[in-house]
Amino acid sequence: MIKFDTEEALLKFTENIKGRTFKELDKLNLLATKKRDKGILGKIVETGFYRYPLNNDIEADFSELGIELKVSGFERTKTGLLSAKERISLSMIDYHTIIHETYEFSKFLLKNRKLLIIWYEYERGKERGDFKVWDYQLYNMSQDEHVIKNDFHLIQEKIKNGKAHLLSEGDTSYLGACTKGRDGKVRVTQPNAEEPARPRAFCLKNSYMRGILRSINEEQKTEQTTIKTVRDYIYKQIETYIGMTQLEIYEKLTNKQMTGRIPKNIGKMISDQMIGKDNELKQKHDLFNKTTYIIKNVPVDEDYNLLERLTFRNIVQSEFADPWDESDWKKYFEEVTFLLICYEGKGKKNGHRTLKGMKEITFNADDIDSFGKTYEKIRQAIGKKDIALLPYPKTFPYQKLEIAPKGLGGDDAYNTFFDRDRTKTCLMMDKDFVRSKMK
DNA sequence: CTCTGATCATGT
DNA sequence: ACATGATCAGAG
Repeated sequence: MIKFDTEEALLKFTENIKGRTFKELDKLNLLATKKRDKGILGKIVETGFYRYPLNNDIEADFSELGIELKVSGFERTKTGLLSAKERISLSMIDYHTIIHETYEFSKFLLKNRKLLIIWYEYERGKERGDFKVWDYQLYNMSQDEHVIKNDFHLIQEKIKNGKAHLLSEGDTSYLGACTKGRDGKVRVTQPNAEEPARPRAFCLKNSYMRGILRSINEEQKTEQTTIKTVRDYIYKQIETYIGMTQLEIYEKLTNKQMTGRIPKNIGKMISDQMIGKDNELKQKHDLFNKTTYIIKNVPVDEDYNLLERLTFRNIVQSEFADPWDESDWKKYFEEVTFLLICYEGKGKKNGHRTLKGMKEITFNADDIDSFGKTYEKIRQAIGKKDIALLPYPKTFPYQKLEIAPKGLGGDDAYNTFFDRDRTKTCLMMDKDFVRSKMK
């Protein structure tokens, strides 16, 4: 077993792992003996490369240096970008003890302040032993401390309030509370409520990991700002306009009068200026770098009930080649947070609704499953070349996502569905469902 | 009313 | 020239 006296020594040694496959590293032949072990790649690196004995100790892997080893996969997207394969799981959350811990001394931080992340490339269809390590990275949690600390406290508060069973990964920005256990049926007790809760562990969320991965060659910089959540950030941008109509805001922002017909996307024109365009958000604030945020503008009534469905971009048939579990749409919905800029004005014309506030929504496993049904119906329709099989509204119980037309005047959208790989249709999301997701 | 197929100004 | 983000408007 190798001891490292300094970080530099550890990193220098780790440099040699680049380019190695797990087969080459697997000195104890774990690939053959522990076929079903999900953590096997990590164990191979620990035992085969660093020559540590197998351990499940609470102490950090490189305890002298306070560094925990994590072996994590990435994929290359079609456009060549890197994307983290999974979230990184940290320590289990003990519902009974966490309520007495402070962040600074919590078990969570004790073990996870610094992570040595070994990045290997995951390739579908390839044997695990053939996956290759491409790079490594010493990640220091303090680089995003203010956000992570805030996330920690959000999770802790929920448990204190007897709501451990209501925890969800969507509650937080970077640090999540992800479910654990062999299947979805396992339950444990919680301190301040009778309700049993699913066991959970802290994790660094997938979208955050992607941000970490892409920053691999960038200098670490520490945030100075006091803004802790995207919610805070957006709210600061829109605050001064609350109560004004869309037209008033547009005119104030652009110093131009809106003449002629009011564009249907006036809300987006405003939010592009007030907050930034979706693909500019990354540059506006580091928070946007590590999670996918999409801003949507929606009309609501006085109780925030949506007046319209959420619409998405035009779909193309080739997007539906992969089964749901491997699809880009699934990844998108798992990862994305929608920021809904709400304009109140039931019965009012477009342009004359007033800015009311902002809501955030994310999707849980049930939602994702339901979206999958919609997705698979589109695949069936494509496979059988039968538009009758498309997921029109209300084609199955509790449907949350539906297909809808989206074209120019005169398009007979559904009937041109198979014409070429460009459809005049899109997905729309049920408004009552969206309302139920707002916090 | 609400639902759902149809439509449009703008951005790229 | 067409997709996007969103609303419109007729049907029921």
